[in-house]
Amino acid sequence: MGRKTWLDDDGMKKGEWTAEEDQKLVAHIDEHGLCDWRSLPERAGLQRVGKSCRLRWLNYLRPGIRRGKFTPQEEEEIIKLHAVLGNKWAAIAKQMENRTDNDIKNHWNSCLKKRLSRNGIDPMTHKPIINNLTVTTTNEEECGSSPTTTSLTTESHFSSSPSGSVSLLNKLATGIASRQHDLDRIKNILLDRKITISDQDKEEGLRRDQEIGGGEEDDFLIWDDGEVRRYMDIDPMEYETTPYDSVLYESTQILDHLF
DNA sequence: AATCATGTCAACCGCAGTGCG
DNA sequence: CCGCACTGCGGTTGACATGAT
Repeated sequence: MGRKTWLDDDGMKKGEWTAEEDQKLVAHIDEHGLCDWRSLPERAGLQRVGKSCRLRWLNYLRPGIRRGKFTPQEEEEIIKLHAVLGNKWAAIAKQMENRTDNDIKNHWNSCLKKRLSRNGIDPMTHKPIINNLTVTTTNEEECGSSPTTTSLTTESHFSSSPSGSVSLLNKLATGIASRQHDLDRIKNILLDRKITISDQDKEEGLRRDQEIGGGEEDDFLIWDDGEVRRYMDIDPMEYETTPYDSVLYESTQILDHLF
């Protein structure tokens, strides 16, 4: 795997490393140790930039690196560490047994993040997504501490085919995030409590009210598709493909400024 | 068997932090 | 204090592998 090799404007080789290049790099570091990545390529007889050499060494050639499949124990550890450290891959890697930050990052992005989502866990906050959708806004510094939360009542957005309030929120969020609608218009929508509730949402709301013992402070904000389209002229194809979390995140940021 | 979608992972890019003259 | 060089980090890309249709 990897990228094909090519030469950049300065005549430096880029892309996949050959076995010969690996051998040259290892031999040079064995002999001279690690010092000054910038001048290393020339001294080692490599037509590479120092940055590329460093990356190759740290992520692949360095002794003791553990490669291949992650064990369930390792995965569990990554999840735990990520809950505390956030996307600080280098910090997470330091706590792991000879895994590189790149490896951990790749595994998280390609596998663990999706797995958590499937299991109803928000991969960013590590909090369970329950019926009451918790829209969480966090920044890196706050990771691991209590995040700022804004609650919008809806069903879990992880359902395979969002419907009712979920798709509605999706549409609204998309409209806001894409700046298609001026803020006054959006504000009007949010302040208008004229609600059209689907049967599914009625049941959901009823069930929630029973669970939490009444919902006076927890009014449902639900519109149906027609209601939203009238306000926002949203193309359904567009919102269907929008990554929900990022849209929602940005939407809540904007809403924070609004109210 | 062919095509398309999704997953994997090595490597690149851009930026922030740090040290030094 | 400022600017430059260097390092390290996190996000992203791109090519191949694998699975689904």
